[in-house]
Formats: sequence, C-alpha cells, structure tokens
Amino acid sequence: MAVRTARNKKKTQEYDSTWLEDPKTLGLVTAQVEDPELVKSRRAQIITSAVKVFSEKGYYASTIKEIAREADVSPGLIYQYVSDKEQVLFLALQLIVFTLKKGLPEAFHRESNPVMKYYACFDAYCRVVDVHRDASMLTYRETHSLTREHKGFIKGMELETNEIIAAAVREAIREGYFKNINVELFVYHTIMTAHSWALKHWRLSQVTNLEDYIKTNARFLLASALTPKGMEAAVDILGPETE
Amino acid sequence: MAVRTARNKKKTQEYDSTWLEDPKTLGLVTAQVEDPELVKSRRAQIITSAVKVFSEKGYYASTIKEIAREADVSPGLIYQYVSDKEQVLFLALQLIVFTLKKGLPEAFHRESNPVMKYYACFDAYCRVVDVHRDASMLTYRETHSLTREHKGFIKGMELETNEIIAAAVREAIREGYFKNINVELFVYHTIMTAHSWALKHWRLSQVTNLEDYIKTNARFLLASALTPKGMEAAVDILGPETE
Amino acid sequence: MAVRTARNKKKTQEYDSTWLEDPKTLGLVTAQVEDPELVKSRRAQIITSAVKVFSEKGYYASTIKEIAREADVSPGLIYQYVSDKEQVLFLALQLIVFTLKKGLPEAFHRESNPVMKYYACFDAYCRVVDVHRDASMLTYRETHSLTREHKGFIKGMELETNEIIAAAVREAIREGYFKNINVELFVYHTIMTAHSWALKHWRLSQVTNLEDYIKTNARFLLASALTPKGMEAAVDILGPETE
Amino acid sequence: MAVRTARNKKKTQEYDSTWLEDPKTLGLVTAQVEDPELVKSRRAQIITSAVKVFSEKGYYASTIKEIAREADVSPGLIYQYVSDKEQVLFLALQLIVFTLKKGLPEAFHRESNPVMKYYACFDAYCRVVDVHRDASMLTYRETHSLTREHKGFIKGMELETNEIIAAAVREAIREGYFKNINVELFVYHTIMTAHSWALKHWRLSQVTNLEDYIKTNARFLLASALTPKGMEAAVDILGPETE
DNA sequence: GATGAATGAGGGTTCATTCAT
DNA sequence: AATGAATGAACCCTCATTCAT
Repeated sequence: MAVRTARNKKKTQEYDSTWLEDPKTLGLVTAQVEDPELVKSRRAQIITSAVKVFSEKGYYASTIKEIAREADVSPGLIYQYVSDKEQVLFLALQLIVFTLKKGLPEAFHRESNPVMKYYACFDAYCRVVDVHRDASMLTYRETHSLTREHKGFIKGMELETNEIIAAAVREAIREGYFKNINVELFVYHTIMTAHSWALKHWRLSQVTNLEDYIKTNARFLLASALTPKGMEAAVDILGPETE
Repeated sequence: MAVRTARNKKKTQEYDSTWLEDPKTLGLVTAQVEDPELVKSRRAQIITSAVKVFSEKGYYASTIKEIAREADVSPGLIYQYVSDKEQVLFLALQLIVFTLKKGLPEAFHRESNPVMKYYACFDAYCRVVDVHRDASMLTYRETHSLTREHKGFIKGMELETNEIIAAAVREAIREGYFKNINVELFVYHTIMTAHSWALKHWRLSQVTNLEDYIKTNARFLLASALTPKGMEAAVDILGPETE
Repeated sequence: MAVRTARNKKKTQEYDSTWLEDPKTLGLVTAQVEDPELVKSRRAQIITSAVKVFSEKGYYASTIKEIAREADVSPGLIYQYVSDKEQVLFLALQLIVFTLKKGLPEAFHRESNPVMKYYACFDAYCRVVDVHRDASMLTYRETHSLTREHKGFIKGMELETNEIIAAAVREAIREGYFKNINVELFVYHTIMTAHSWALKHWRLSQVTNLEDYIKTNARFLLASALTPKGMEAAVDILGPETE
Repeated sequence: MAVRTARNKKKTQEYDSTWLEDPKTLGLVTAQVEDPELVKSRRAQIITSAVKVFSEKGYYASTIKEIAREADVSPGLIYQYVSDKEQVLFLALQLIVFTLKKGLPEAFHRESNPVMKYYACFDAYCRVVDVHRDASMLTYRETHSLTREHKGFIKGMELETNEIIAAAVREAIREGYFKNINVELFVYHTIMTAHSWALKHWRLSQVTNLEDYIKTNARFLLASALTPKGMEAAVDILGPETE
C-alpha cells in the first residue's frame, strides 16, 4: 500500500486519502485507468505532491512537471488520472478541506458537555490549521481558480465542516450554556479565528504561540456566547476570571 | 449606490489616489515618464483597472493587455509607468490596503468615548470591506505573488491600519471600559471579523446582511472585551440584553 | 559541388557534429532532455539550421521561430536543448570555428616538409572558408553578441586553430626555411588572408577565383617569410619567378 | 556652429562632417527639415552619437532612445533628419568609412617616392583604424543590416579608399620598385592587415603594440612586393636586414 | 523645430497537454 | 500503464515610429 516515496522528502505530512473513494469525487474527476485501487493510490500520490507544491508557490506558478517530479512520476502519468491541471487543484483543495474537517468528529464525540465539545472542536481545528498552515491558506488563495461547479463542491464541504461545530453550538444553546446567538455567524466567527492563525501567521507568530493563541481566542469566543450557567461549566477552560 | 459596476466601464475611479505621491512608493516603483502629475494620474488609471481585472480573474490569469484595454490605453503605455507586471500588482495591493485604511482615522476622531471609537472603527472598516469586497480578497489571494520586499511593504501598511484600532482598544483598557486583554490579538480578531465579510461573503450574504453582520459581530467582539463599566457605556450599541 | 543549397532544405547537414560531445561544451550549455544521443542529434539539427538562418540575416534579425521552421521542429523544442537564444548562437559559432579548424591537422600531417605543411594548411583553410563563406563571416559579425564567458570560449578555440599553423611556422623557422619572423603576427597575417576571401568576397570574386586567390596570396605570404633555402624548397609552389 | 555637447562625454573622438554635404548622400537620406545648415549640423550630432553607441553595443542592441540621449536630443528629433533607424546606420557607416579614408590623400602626397607613398598610406591607415577601433569593426559587423542599395554605396566608398593605395602600388610597379604583382589583391592584403589590428585586437594587443605591428607587417607586405631596386629604396623603412 | 508620451507589432520564452514508444 | 519528448498557443515586454503640443 506504500506509495513509492520520492528521493529526499523532508518529512511529508501524511494525509488520509480515504475520501478519494467518495463517489461524488469520482463522478467529477475521471481517470483513463481502470483499476480503482490504482486510481486511488496514484491520485493520493499526485495530490499529496500537488498540495505541497501549490502551497509553496501557488497554483499558477506551479507546473505539472514540478508536481510530477515531486511525486516521482512522469508528467504524462498525471493526465491518466486527471484530465487537466484544474482538476489537480480541485483534488488538492478537497484533500485540504477534508483534512481540516477530519479531526472534528473525534473531538466532538470525545466530550460530553456541549461547551467542552465546542472548545474541543475549536482547539482541534486550530491544531490542524497549524500543521497545515500553507495548505489552509491555499483554499483562500486558489479556490477562485476552480470552475464554478468545483468551487461549489468545495464550498459545500466547507459547510459540512461548519455543521459539526454548529451542532455543538446548538446543543450548548439548547442546554442553556450559550446565549441565543446567531449560530451560523458565531460558527463563522469561530472558524475564521482558527483560519486566522494561518492567514496572519506572519504576524501572530511574532506576538504569541499556538497554545496561547488558542486559549486567548477561546476566551474571546466563549465570552461572547456563554450564559452565566455556561460560565460555570467553562471555568476549567477560562481559568479564574482575569481581572 | 450599486457597488458592482457594469461591463461598460468609464466611470469607476472610486479610489483616492493621493497615496501615489508617497515617496516610499515612488522609491520602489519607477517610471520612464518624468512629469510627476502625469505619472500620478496614469498610474491611478492603470491601477484602478488592474484592481478590477485582478479582482475578477486573479493575478496570473489577468493579462497586461486586458488591464490596458480596461484602462483604455495601449499595453506599451503601462510599461512606461511601471517596470513589470509584479509592480502593477504591488501598486494595486497598495491601493487596496490604503483604501481600507483611509476611513479609520475619521471614524476614530469622530467619537470621544473609547468604546464608541472602537465600534466606529469596526463599523467603518466593515463598510469599506463591503464596498471593495473583491479587492479585499485580493490581498489574501495575491500578496504571495509579490517579491519579498514588496510583500514586506504591504504587511507594514496592514500593521499601520491595525494600529489605529489598537489605539482605541488601548484607550478603552486604560479607561476601564475594556478588560486587560491582549491588544494585538483582539485587534486581529476584530480585523478578521471584518475581512470575513468579504472572504465568506458567498455564504454570509445568504444568512444575513451587512447591517446585521456588523451589529451581531460587534456584540460578539464587545462581549469578549467589555468590563461591567464598559457594558454601560455600550448599551446604545448592544441594545437591550438579547435574552 | 555547388555550395549554396537551394531554398528547399532537407539535405544540408554538411557539418561534423562530433564536437557536440565535448564535455566543455556540455558544461556550458544544458539541456532538459536526458538522453545524450538525442541531445546530440537534435542540437546538430538545430544548430545547422541556426548557422544557415544566422548567416543569411544575422543574429538579431533571425527569430527562434525561423530557426525552428528551418529545422522542421517547433519553437518549443529548441528550448529543451538550449536555454536561450544566445546559446543557439554560441553553439552555432562553435560549429563554425570547429569546422574551420577541423581540416588543418590532416593537412599538417599530410606533408613532411615544413614549408609544404604551412602551404597545405593555408590552402586547406582557404578552401573551408570558401565552402562556409557566410558562416565564416558570422564569427566576425556576431561574436560580440555572446556573453563574456562564451566569447572567451570561442576566442580560445580560435587560438587553438592558429596554433596548428603556428606549429608549421615554427618548424620552418627552426629548420631554416623561414626567416626568424614573429610567429604569431605571421600566423594572423596568414589566417586573415584566408578570412578575407569571405570578408571581401563581394569584391574579390569579381577580380579572381579561389584557386588564383590561394596561389597569389601564398606567394605574398611566403615571400615575406622564406629564406633563400626556403625559396628552393618552395619552388614547386611559387612556380618560376614571376618576372 | 558648436553643436550642444552632452553632459559628460569622456573625450569624444571628433569627426569631420564635411562629407554630409555630399549630394550623393543627400539624395539617399532625406530630412523633413529645410535649412541645409541645420540638417548638416544636426546629422553630425546624431551620427557621432550613433557611431559611439553602435560601436559599443552593435546596431540591433542599440536603441534610438539611447542614441538620442547620447546626442542630447529627443528621439522624435532624429526622425526629422532621417527616416528610419537603418538610415542612421547608413550614415554612421558612411562616417566611419569616410574617416578611415580621409587621412590617405595627405599621406599619399606627403611622400614623393612610391614605396614611401605606399608605406605612408599603410601607416596612416593603421593609425586611424587604431583610433577608431570599435568603429572599424562596425563596418564588418553591421554592413549586412543595410538595404541592398546602401550596402552598395558603402562598398563603393570602400573601393575609393582602396584606389588611393592602389595608385601608390601602381606607381611603384611602374617605376620598378614593386614586382608586377596583382594590384587589387595586394591592396586588399594591405587593407586587411590594417583592419586586422581592429578585428583581432583582443589578441594582437597582448603580443605587440601598434608601432611594432605597423613595422612588422609593413615588412611582411613589402617583402612580398619589392624588387631588388625597391629594397634599396625601402632600406630606411625595413631597417638593416633582420637576419 | 523640438519634445516625449503613446502606440502596437513582434519576439523570446513557458508550459499545459498529447502521443508514440 | 508509464514515460518523456514534442507541440504550439499565449503572454510579457521592448522599441521603432508617430503625432499632438
């Protein structure tokens, strides 16, 4: 199952490629090769390299040749698993959004208290964003290079991600921990706070570190939402009142 | 009052181009033409078109010829006022960041109460972002295409913008309206909330409108920061407790 | 036996391209294609066409597209074997200088008497110059368009050529056939006489022909150099005293 | 009458521009400006700069703008005195060939003995070539960029130059100083020897200097041509027999 | 007569994509 | 299935030339 790894990769963040079996994706991206297992593993190999190359230089500045070289494969091979460069981007963005989402269900179910669920999701999300900082930015930089249809597909995946956090928020509201806030706006507020760690990392990394960033912003976010009852439940997270 | 201008151009020019006189910019971008007035007006013309074209198609997908056509000049003319395409992007991003910043001082000085200063800045910032939605996104999408030096320059301008809001926050803390929060993190939280209106407009515009977005998020932000004393001062903004 | 080939190409290839294997050249001109045999044959194809096109219109007035057309390949292909237009010129000039030099060793070793060696070299050299008249002029016209490094390389090759004739001259002096003349100046005198057949062909061809040009100028040259002993040895060349 | 000289010229080899009045030239190069005096002085100004710029960078690599800058004049002005860039080259080459020729009549008439006439011409010619080394090479490099008609014109001027030396040679033959050699070939031999000082200066300057070059090559040339009677007459030039 | 801003055709070069092997 | 050489459309940029002032 091991995909032939290239000569000298630094550490190569490993990705989970199970999503490549998703029929929705398979319907949108067609291969010339028959064997589905091969398609899956080759695509995983190509896309992993694509994410790396795109992250470093952006979509347009990256060439198919570079991606092929990074994947230890010939340029021609890529076109047997994908019909053009745009599809490589499409798959790469899918991988990224999928990766960002993947950890959330686990965090959600790990906790029982809705406030803790929310916090665990935010925490988990910030950490994946941190690990895949350049990749996270890629969704902001290059989504516009997709076709309308593919753009819609990626946006849909993003909404699914939001939905997990939204579930925690709704639960917290229902159980009286959170005020009756606008759920979707609050979820975006939350998500964007996590993304900001990547988007403004050039500056934020000068004034804080990940742990502190998570903690401080979690306080900001929770302070906006918590009811007095919620405050009590969140005392472990927030620590003693800072003032 | 419609922001999006139609196909048929020739009216736009909704930007203030005084910053083009800034010697810092003039030092980084050189023209072949001597007359400073002409340089200024031609550059304004070119850059306005560039922002438009870049906003629609991104930097790489836009051609100099398109920008020239949009500006109603010949492609060759552009190269008399700029030495390459990267400089067009550099100037375009400067115009955008400058435009985003421009309204803040006015908002800041209009109000005397620090909480109101903060709110006025946030409100003003959201509104410029709204007017220049595509352009705002451009800074996220294309800053990476700049040379290291120009990237640094743009980031510096961004920090100057933040500093205005930071001043309001510090004043609010000093006078006991805001808790002793981490100023820079809170400012980024604020700024990013405004930017999110552009970055996630595809979705946010489906669930809310600008007025509501500003109000709701202002509440989120202030709830994170206000002391009890601050709450009283902000009662006009927040309205009666939403619960 | 006609040198000038007609409009309809596809036969030319009158050059020896073995020098393309020379590691010195390979170090200075890099290809994207791996297979060394292919690199050699494609370069031979490209350069032969380049020499032809450059000879007709000069370096600047020739376009890569024309060279490609002449070589029956696409413009893009050229850039797989050469990194820019200057390198095409560099290789073209190498081919020319190599071609001019190639016949000399054979002429040198064919004869045993040093005066005859000298004469055979001059004769051979004039004949190659004649066959490649336009190409010979190219070294005068376009060497200056090379980078400093490549210019030096070509000049070095030229000196190697001179050295062969110099060897004959030194031998003739040592054995008392030639007076004790300044070898390098005399060699240049000789070489330039051969080159002049190309450089001033527009006029010389009106007043003489190659055979006569060689014979007459050989007399001029030898008369400058020969000792009385040398005169006797050269009687076959010079014929009965012309007066 | 003084043409406005530019800011910081190093030394600016002065040229004689009287030839610009020549009706043959005036017929081939037309001006938009009426006043013949002005045409003459402006052209002198332009061409002097052109020779300089062309000499340094070659015809194609030089731009009209550069020539204009060098001449302290606007690009537009050039087109009032010349109809295109090719004509600038044409005039520049005329100036060069004219300059090379100019000193010969004086040298010719200074001496009475035909051998001395010949020597004086060769000596004078080598010295002008030395002073205008880059310009001399320009005739070899760029004549081919002229139209057929202009090329013929320049070649005609060259032949006129040769004719002066030919006159000396013929006289020497007639009076028994020179053997009955082929005059035109011998003149080319002579001329090319002088030109070689420019064409091969990169190497010759390493092995000799101008004085020595002239003396050594004069001996080579005269040795080819002199009769015994001529030898006596030339003893001052040749010095005691070098052997 | 002189200026220099403006034009736009044209060239070098890149790179997504194809296809023979 | 995989390779990688070959193609050629398209883009950035230069610069000879024009023309309004």
